[in-house]
This record gives sequence, C-alpha cells and structure tokens, in this order.
Amino acid sequence: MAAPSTDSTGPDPGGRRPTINDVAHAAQVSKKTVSRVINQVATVHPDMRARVERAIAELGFRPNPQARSLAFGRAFLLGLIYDNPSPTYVVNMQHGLLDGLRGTGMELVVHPCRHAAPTLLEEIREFVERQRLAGVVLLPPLSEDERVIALLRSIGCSYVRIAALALDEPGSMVTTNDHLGAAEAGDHLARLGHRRIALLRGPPSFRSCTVRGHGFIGALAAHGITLDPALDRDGAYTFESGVEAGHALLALADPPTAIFALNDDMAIGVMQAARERGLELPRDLSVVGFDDLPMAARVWPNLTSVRLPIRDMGQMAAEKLLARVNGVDPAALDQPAVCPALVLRQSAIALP
Amino acid sequence: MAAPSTDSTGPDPGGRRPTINDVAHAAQVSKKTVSRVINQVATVHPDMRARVERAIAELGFRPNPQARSLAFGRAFLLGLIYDNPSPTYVVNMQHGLLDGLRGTGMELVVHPCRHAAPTLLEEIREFVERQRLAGVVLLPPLSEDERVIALLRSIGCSYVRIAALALDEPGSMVTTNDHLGAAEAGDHLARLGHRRIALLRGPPSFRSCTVRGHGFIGALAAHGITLDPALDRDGAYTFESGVEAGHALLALADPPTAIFALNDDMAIGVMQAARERGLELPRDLSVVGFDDLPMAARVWPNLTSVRLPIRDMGQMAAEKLLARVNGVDPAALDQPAVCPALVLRQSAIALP
DNA sequence: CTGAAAGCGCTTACAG
DNA sequence: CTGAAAGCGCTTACAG
Repeated sequence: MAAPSTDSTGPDPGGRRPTINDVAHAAQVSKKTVSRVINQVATVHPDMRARVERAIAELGFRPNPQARSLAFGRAFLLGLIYDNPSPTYVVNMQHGLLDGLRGTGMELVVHPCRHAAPTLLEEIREFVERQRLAGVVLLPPLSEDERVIALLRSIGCSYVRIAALALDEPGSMVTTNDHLGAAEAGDHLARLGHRRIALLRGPPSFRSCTVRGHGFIGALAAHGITLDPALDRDGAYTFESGVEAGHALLALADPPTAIFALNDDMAIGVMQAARERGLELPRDLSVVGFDDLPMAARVWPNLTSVRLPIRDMGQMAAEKLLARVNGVDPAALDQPAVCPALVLRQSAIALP
Repeated sequence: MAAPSTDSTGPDPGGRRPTINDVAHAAQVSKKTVSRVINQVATVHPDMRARVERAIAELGFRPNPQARSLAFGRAFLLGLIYDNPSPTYVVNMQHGLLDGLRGTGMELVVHPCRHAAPTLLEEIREFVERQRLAGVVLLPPLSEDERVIALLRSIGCSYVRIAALALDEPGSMVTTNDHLGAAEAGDHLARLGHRRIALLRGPPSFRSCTVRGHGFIGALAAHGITLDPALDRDGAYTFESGVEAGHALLALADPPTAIFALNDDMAIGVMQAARERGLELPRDLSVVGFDDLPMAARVWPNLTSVRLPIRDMGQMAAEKLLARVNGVDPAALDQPAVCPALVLRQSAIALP
C-alpha cells in the first residue's frame, strides 16, 4: 500500500529485500559462490569475490540470519545467563559482550534466572535448545554451579564462564583475579598503619569470598599482620548484613580501626552502623569495599573500593566464545589478564 | 562419540531432535495439522488436537524457531533499544519484559546505543532488519526521538515506547505518568510546611523534565505556592550537576528550605553540596529525588524519592507489543495506568 | 476440518 | 576454484 519511500541502501528488486539469489543473478555467479563470499571461504578467486562483493554492496544485501541458522544448525545468537543481583555489573557486562560481538552479526539474548529455582536446569536447557544458541556466557555465582556446566556439556553448548578463579580450561573462562584486588586493599590498609583490621566476607558458598579472603589475608601476612578470627565474619553481600556485622565488630572490646568488606553494599552498611554508633568517618574507622559501584563515589565519605574491569571482561568473554564457536583456538587470542584496581577515595585514611 | 546420556524428555528418534515430521508420523496426521496445533489454530478437531499434543509431549518436540521465522518472515525475538544511562532502570525493565514474554517462546535481544551517534538510525535499522525482529521496545529518552519512530514505521517494525507522557497511540505506548509522582513530591513538601521550594530539573530536551516540572508546579499551586523563577534551575541529571546547582541555590540570599531534584543522582549531589556548606541534613534542608535508586536507601539521610514501577512497565510493554505482533488489539488488554509513588524516608522533614 | 505441494533463504554434501 | 541438487524445519497459499 505504502509508496516505496523507505530510503534503503541500494536498489530494491521487486519491493522486497534482496536475497542471495538476487546477488547471484546480479554478479552472474551461482548462489553457492555468493555463500562462499558471505562465509569468507578463502578459496574464492579474487576477481569473483570482488564481483560478488560489488553486487552485495549495490543491492544492500544482508544475509538472512534465520535462513543461515536453519541451514547451519545453530542461531547467530549468544545467550547471557545469570542470577547476579547487581544491575551495574549486569549492564556493564552486557555492554562488554556487545563490544565483542560488534561487526560479527551476532546478537545478545539475555536470560536472568533464579539460582535457587527448582526448574533452573530445565529452564536453561529450554532456553539454549529452543533458540539453538551458538553459545552462552555465565556470570558468577551461577558460573560456579557445576550442574549447569554439566548440562551445557551434555547438550553440546559452548560456554564461557566468568568467575573469581580458574574453574575450567582457559578457553572457557574469564578469570577475574579477585585475589589481586583484595590483596591491594589489604596492603593499602596495612600501609596506612592499621593493625586491627576486620574482614567482612559474603556468603561462604560464593567462590569470590574465598578467593578475595585469601588475597586479603595474604597481603596482611606480608606486613606481619595475622587476621584475628574475631575480626573475620561472614555477611550476605547485602547492605543490611553490613549494618549488622558493622555493629557487631564495633561493639567488640577491642574493635577494629579498619574494615574491608567484600562488596560495596556491605561496606556502606558498615559505614551506616558506624554512624549509628556515633563514630565520625573516616576519622574513627576506615572502610574499604569491593565492586566500585556508582554509589561508592556518592556516599559520604566517598568509598575506597576495588574495581573490576567488567566491561573489558565482557568483551574478552565474547571474543573467547566466538573463537570456540568458530572453531578457532581461544588460546590464540592472547588476551591480557584481568587486573582489579583499588580506587582510592576518602573512606580509608592513615591511623593517627 | 559420546553415549546418548543426555537425559532428554522423551524418545530421541535417530539421535537428533524431533521435527514436525516426526510428530506428524507419530500422530498419523499431516505436518500441516501439527503446524496448526503449534500455532493454536482454532479449527482443528479436538480429537486430532489431542492426538497431536500427545505425540508432541511424547517426543519432547519443540518447534525450531529459526525454521518458523524463515517461513513466517520474522523472528521470535523482541528487541530492547535504549540509551538510558541508569543500570537499575535498564535491568528492571529487562526483567519486566521477560516477565511479559514468559511462555511465549519469544526471547529478548538487547541493543544499547548512543543517542548522539551519527549512525544511530542506520544502526537501529540494521539491528531490526537483519534479525527481522518481531518488534522493539524503546526506553526514554530514545523513545522521544521521532526520527527513530519514523524509521521504524517506514520499515514496518512494530514498537512500543515507554515515556513520561502519551506521545503516541495507546497501543504503542506505556505512559509512566511522571507528573503524578512529581505532584506527590510537591504536595508532600508543601504539607511539611515548606514555602521556599526549589526545583532542579534535568536537561530541557528530556520530556520527563517538562512533565515532572508541570506536575510539581501544579501541586505547589494547589497549596497557593508559586515557584520562584530563581529557584527553578536546569541540571544535567548527573551527580555533579546536582552538586553545582545545590551550591548555587544554597548561596542565594534567600535560599530554599527544600529542593526537589528530578532524579536521585542530582538529589544526592544536592545533599553533598549542602554538607560541603556546613548544613546539617535533613534539619537545614529537605531534599526529595526521583527514581528511587538502590542508592536512595543507602545514603545518609535516606532519600525520599519517587518510585516508578519499572518492572511492571516492562511487562506491560511486552504484552502490548505481543498483542500488536499477533494482530490482537492492544486496547483489549485493559492494563492499569502506571502509578508513580513517593517513597517516604528521612531526607525531607517538616519545617520547624 | 485436513492435506499435498511449493516455498521461505540459506548451507551441506557431492561433482567436476 | 565453481556449481546444480537436495535439504534444513517450518509455513503459506491452494485444494478438497
């Protein structure tokens, strides 16, 4: 009905989108040759390739991914599966993954889920199999669940997992080296003169807690400091658990002068507890967090925190997954190691 | 190589996934009839339908979306296009959209973009056309860009836009009624006894600013208060612009006793400025924000803020889009209006 | 209410 | 290095 007013790039044969047949006809070659050009098969004669590429450009041809998927046996889609509760983490990761997919014609399908759901495995299987995803990326803590990994292996789905330590072969992992960031935090507090330093962990089932804890304790040890078991506590990675643990720690007969919380939510909870107890921050208590949420730069005093290059990690994960999917050895990518960095702000200061 | 150890639901004819042909054969009907059952065509005889459904269940058959897409002319994918900088907003919206897609076999493909990019339109066109998306959802402020809407119309792509006011026919809109939330904020501050109340807006080009501003000014007027032009300022929806405007407002000869910032980032910036000027909060200044970010409940004093039911809005958007795509009249959905709500905390108190 | 044929736009064998 | 045939798993006309 509508006039052909769509300002499409190039001619519009018959009012519909050009197909591989239109290109083949325009370039005077078989559709198979066009297919070879699309799929970057090396054996096509340069002249022929040039002819086809010109026709593709002139017609504004873009291969139909559904048709390719059907013939190919799998979709040009990557899945992102996670139950990570941090919006900042998730969004940064999505951006990074899309950075890695740019120009490949692949798109990103998101799939948040609840780790505790009884139907978790069936749901993931359904998600992957129905759309015939080319591969999936798993975020922590879901990436630590070996049941999920076993499922993906059994259905032949390529994956890359992101986790605080190497849980898998390098080609299937982006390891975030959380211990390095935690060590930096420990080193920083020790250099500021603190000796009574508390560690507020997250849920013990999260691998990140163990890894970060080890890094922190190791750094203290390098300064001759042993973590007092009374100052080593489990939290729940929530603001409320930070408030609670903060009160408990500060109520001790010999309270800490500094607290390292394994995420920012808890660190900010600790700050709130300190304020509720009449302490002045940062004078009476130094606090360091982990994650460097946007909030860290907004609270008062601004929170010193460990930052992970989430977006870069996402890009690396996408690149690794693409390599696997395309049959390239991910080891050939030669990606740099992920380096957490301590962002210095005002919440941790030298002991007087 | 591997033994058939995959615990698939039902038999596995020939070691591959069952197709519509397997179902047709098992149920002793034509594949066209199976197709009718899959697509819920009403005219299938109940007996036949039951026979087919049993075969589907026994074989664990799930139609291949790529094949359906190819024959159907469009994918079973919805796109989410946005340049919204708030991770919380984006993630909540994604969850809501997925709530609305559950059980439909549709998946969500995400596409963040930069509004200012010169290639924006070409990029969106590429995204939509290449994957042959069934439809897209647009978040503010991108949803306010009529160039994008014109493009989508020209390529025949169904869309639903989310915006602070009705910019389109109801079937293509989820209107967030921001004026109601802003009015509640104004009413609240007036009832607390404030008369010198400032309004800190965002970028004037954002429709949300105009809409929220109107709602707020109207509510003040209902209490006989006229907004002093000196207390009506534009910000940039950033923390830094909040700090700056806070200083400017508090440096006035006759400073406000309360400030309503049109988002939380600016509201928290205002609080920081107040603290930098030696004011005690909330005693010396009441502040109200908009968005109810997680941060709002973490800062000190906790920020009173307007909350939008983002996730519900996402679900409504998905339902509307599905209705359009399936040729149903979205008006038949009878969805409730979106109601912003003021979340009362400690940052706004009565004037002594 | 049901079905046989043709087609959606690609790719995988298989020739040459 | 290139191509004609068959097929991926569905759906749309079109019959009956």
